[in-house]
This record gives sequence, structure tokens and C-alpha cells, in this order.
Amino acid sequence: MPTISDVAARAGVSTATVSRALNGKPTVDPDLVVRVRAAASELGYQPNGPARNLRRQEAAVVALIISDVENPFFTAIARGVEDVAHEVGYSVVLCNSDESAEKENRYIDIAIQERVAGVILSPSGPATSVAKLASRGTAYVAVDRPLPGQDSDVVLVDTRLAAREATTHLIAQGYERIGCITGPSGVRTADDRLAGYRSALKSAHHRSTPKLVRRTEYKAAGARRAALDLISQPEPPDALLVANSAMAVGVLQALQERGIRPGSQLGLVAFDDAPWAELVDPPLTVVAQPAYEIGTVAARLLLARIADSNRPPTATTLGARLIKRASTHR
Amino acid sequence: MPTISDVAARAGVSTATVSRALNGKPTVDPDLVVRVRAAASELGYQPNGPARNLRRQEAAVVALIISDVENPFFTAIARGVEDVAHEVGYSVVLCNSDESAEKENRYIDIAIQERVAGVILSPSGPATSVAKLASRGTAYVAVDRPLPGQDSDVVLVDTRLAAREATTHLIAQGYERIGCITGPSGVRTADDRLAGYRSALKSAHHRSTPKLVRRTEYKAAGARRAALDLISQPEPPDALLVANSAMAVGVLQALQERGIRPGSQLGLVAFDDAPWAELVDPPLTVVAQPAYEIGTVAARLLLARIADSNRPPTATTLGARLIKRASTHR
DNA sequence: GACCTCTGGGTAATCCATTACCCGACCAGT
DNA sequence: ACTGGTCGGGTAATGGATTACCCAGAGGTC
Repeated sequence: MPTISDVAARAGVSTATVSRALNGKPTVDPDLVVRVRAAASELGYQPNGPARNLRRQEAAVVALIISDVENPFFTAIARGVEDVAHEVGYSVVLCNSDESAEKENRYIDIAIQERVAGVILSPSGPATSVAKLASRGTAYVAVDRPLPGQDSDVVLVDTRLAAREATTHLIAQGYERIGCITGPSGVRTADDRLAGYRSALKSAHHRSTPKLVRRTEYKAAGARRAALDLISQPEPPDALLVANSAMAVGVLQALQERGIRPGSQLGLVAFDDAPWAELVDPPLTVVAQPAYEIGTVAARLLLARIADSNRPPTATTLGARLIKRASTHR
Repeated sequence: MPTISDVAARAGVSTATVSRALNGKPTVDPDLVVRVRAAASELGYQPNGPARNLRRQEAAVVALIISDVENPFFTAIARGVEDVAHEVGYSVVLCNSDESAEKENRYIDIAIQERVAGVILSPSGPATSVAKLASRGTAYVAVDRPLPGQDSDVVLVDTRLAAREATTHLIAQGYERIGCITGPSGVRTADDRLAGYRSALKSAHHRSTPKLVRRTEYKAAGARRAALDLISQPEPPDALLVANSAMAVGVLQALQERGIRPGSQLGLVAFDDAPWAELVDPPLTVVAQPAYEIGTVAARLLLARIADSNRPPTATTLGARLIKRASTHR
């Protein structure tokens, strides 16, 4: 593997000049730049990243730690982050924490060890070790969920309001026993969606009962069990608010098993406008979150923080949009 | 940020001993190991990754370059790779090449620069620059698609056979004008699926006509246009083989727009058993590829090659499974 | 007691790109 | 001709962990 010295020798200059030429420093004679470029490409020279990062004390890489690679909401965020980061020459590495605090911590440690320029993460829960990032001065931005007790840059969706609207829509459609399947307690989006749901019920003078609420992991299997459980009750719900699209899959499975048709028999709204949402029968009413935009905004915040670590923290809250389809039509 | 020297000073030993102790080398007095560990954790010491990688000439990281993060097929592969890699202490970074040869090359360059231990990739096309990996001696494994002209480790699915079976199934169900929407020419899976489709038609003495075949990007939008185009013809197809799940979304959209019901009016088989496939109406017949297993096998091959670069290359071909549902029922 | 072996652990070289610092050459001004 | 300034480019220090090499001291043998 050729090194900078090999290039220097071949071009008949010093290693310093090679470095300056290849990094586009203005103090190099254009003729030399040409010679250096030629030598580098003849040798197939690729700078040694670790050496460069060691010296620079930072890698032009941002780590994106998301809690579920299989969730289209998070992959859309990833796209947003990538598009912005690439524009300014940063690379993005994706890490999948799988909703596990342990994996998340592991990836945070790796990010610190590799001295990445910054981290964007969707914190899996309160046990997160982002404090390490803060104490080491690594720039970071939280997305989707705020960091408990941390005053950091964060990009959120007003998911409480969105849940309220979705629930109000169900009420307006004439549903009366509206249930909710949300994520684990302590996960902010899960708590907020539940709060929005309750607040809508209250405003409409519907009674809200724990019998119609279930909490489970943000995954299909748990939601399926929760849905089966809810609809097997003596007084089952006649509508459901479901907190993400993976869960919606589980709920739809459960309804299919029981032969319940969404819409007429059971109103259904889910968070996240997955590509398949309008293909199911009947098409699914959803709360579309601006995932791509979350990614772009988070990336820009991160870049700003990398550039100036003393900026005051910014919290950005984006709105979600209720897309009414037939699954909430009686 | 504390360095190894700080830890050494605090523990009252040399940096060499700290390094040996923290890396579990057996030649260190257990008492010292304890002291070093204590000092390290008191200081919150995290080894400097670039320095370590520079010295070791390799990072304990494998890069996984996939062509579409939003495709569940690839994210399932990612899970397989991660699970195996983590077991042996490697980290996985995911890179999204977005079916673009340019992005793929960019990520390959980054992988080389960062001196990752190995690369697993689904090559976007013939223009790939994996040759660079080979010439630098970086271990790599191709998944899903072979590398043209490269005799490398590769994990494939017998997708041609699978396409043949799927098409034969359509014929057996009594469909007569069977069409195919596949990926771009030159992408091996796209070509193979088309070949399998043609071979099934031939064996059944069905005529195969280019009028019933469309090629487009492996994405929903292109497939939607292709489907609209096909069904607008004077003699439209009465069944379709669709080459991946993103495309299936596009095709289903097109059918919905035209009010065509899959199954009775138009038989439909798609590659990839997406989580929503049985939720659409009617449930979608699919070719389920063993994506997770592709990931685990590829990771194991990669680890074996990292350990021994002279191993003869292995090609593993896994089978796919046709899951018959109502979308192929007349 | 002299000599050898073995073991744990220290010293310093090493990995490679970047960059602070310095120097020579050339030009302009007087 | 001499001074001062500018510009281009070279020399060598630097970043931090790993590890080759070496040495001190303990334990063993005759």
C-alpha cells in the first residue's frame, strides 16, 4: 500500500508538498500540483485515514445511531442526514441500536474512540450514555426523542399534538371506545402519543380507561399480542391509535386473524406513512411524520455545532400531518 | 481527553503495561491489571481509535455497503451481518450506495482509507470499483449479486430458479399472458429473474414477447410507470412477475389507480417477503429470500477471509421459497 | 557461588499524514 | 547594493497506541 512518501519520491518533492497539494492548499505551485496528482494516481495512492485522523484529531465522519434499521421512519431520517452531510464532504455511518440501550452505548463508545466529528442519535431510553459525548466535547444531536435532563440540540415532532388530532379525528368519525397501543413507558414518543390521545378524549368528554391502553415494544409482534388482548375483552375498543408503523403491521395481522375489517368494524390510525399504507385494505389513515426533514435539520444542526461548540442549543419541533384514508371511515 | 500516558501515570506503570493490561495480554501481573483497569475507568479513558488503527494497520470494523437502506431485504441482510460480526468483536458500519455506482465507489474509497478489516457489498453494477479492494488486499464478500469477472467470495440466491418457479406457478394457476417487471439490464439479479421467467414460459410452450417485459430501476416509481404502461396496451398481461418489493409497491399503486384487483383480474408475484405482503388485499404471493441468512453467511465468509487471505473463494447459493397467497388465485 | 533460564515489565521505535517553523530565492524600493 | 517582504517548499515535530527488543531480578542447577 503506497504512502505519502512514495508519492513524494515519485513526484520529486517533499511529503509536506504532497500533503498540501492533495489537500488543495493554495500555496503550492500549480505545476507541482499536477505532478503530485499524477504521481498519486499512478501509484493508486489513498491516504491513510487513521494517520490523518490521528493528526487532525477528528474524522470527517458523522455517526447516525438509530433504533431500528428496519423502520422506514428511521431510514428516511438516514437519507436526510446523508444528503446534507455529503454536500459538505462528511461521510455518514449508520449504526443500528435495535432499541437496546446496551448496543447504543456500545456504538457511542465506538464513536468516541474513532473520534468522529459528531453523532446523531435517537436515544433508546433514559439509560443512555450520551453524557459521555457531552463530557468529551463530541458534538451530538438527538432526533425523535429528547434526552432526559440534557439541554442539547434536538429535532422533534410535535407528536403529542399529532396524536391528539388523530384521536379527535376518530371521535369526529363517530368512534366511541377508542383504544391506544403505544411504546414502552419512558420512551418519550410513546408517552407523548399517549398523552395526546388522553387529552383528546378528555376534551371530547370521552372517558379514558386503562383497559383500552396497551404498552409494548415498538415492534410488530408485541403490537399483535396487544391488539389480540384488547379485542378479546368483554368491551373491546371500536377504534385504535397505533404508535408506529411496525406496530401497525402487528395490529393488522391481529385483525386479519380475527376477521375484523378496519374502518367499518374498527377505526385505525397509525403513526408513520409507510409506503404500503395505502395499499392495504382499506387504506390506512396515518400520521405522516416529516422524517426526511428531521434528518436534514438534524444534520445541519450538527454541522453548526461542530463548527461552533458554544452555540446555544436549539430545539426544533416539526409538525406532522394527518392523512385521512378509509381505515377511519365507518 | 485522557491518553494512555495519563492512565500509565495514574496506575504507576508504563504505557506498554497499560496497553498489555487493557488488551488482555497474558504476561501482566493480575494485580497490575486491576490497578490499570481502575485507573482507566477513573479517568474515563477511551483508547484513541485512529492511533490504534494506525499502529495495527487495521480497524476492527467491517463496512457493509448496500444498495438501498429502505429495502427490507437489505436491512435484513444487515441484521445478519451485525449479529455475526458482534459476536467476534467487530463493529459494522452501514453505507447506503443508493444503487449509484458513484456513491458505491466513494464508500469503497472510504473503506480503504479507513483501513477497515473487510467489506461486504451488494455491487450496484458492472462499473464497480471493487478491483481496488482486491488489489489492496482488503477482504471483501459480494452479496446478492456476483462481481463480474471477479473470482471472489460471494453469497447468492438462486434467483433464476426462484423466478422460474414463480412463473411456473402463475402458469399452473391458468394465467396466460404473463408479464415481467425487472431491474436494469446489467444488474445480475434483474437479468436472472428475467431469464428464469423466460425459461418457465418456454418450458410451458408459452410464447414470450418483449411487449410483456419492462425494465426499470429497482424502485416504486419506475415500476408504477412500467405497470401502467403494460396494462394500457391493447393486449395487456393477465399476470405479472415483479422483481422486488419496492417495485411491488409501485405496481400495486398502478393497479389501484386503474381499479384492477390482483388475483382475479391480474395474477401477481413479487420478490421479497416484506412485512406488509400479507396485509394487502388480496395477500401477495411472494418469493421469500433468506435475507438474514445471506447476512450471516457473508459475515462468516468475510471473517474467514480476514483470517486467511489465501483461502480459495467460496460461492454460496441459497434457495428461495415461494409463498403462495391469494394474489395468484384466479 | 557461578551460571543459566524465565518472566514481567520498561524503553523506544513504529505506523503515516499534517503542519509549525524555518530557509532560500526572488522582487521592489531606495 | 542592501534591506525587507513575499512566496514556495523543505525539515522535523506531532498525534497516541502497539510492540520489538532489552534488561533486571527471581528461581533453579551443579
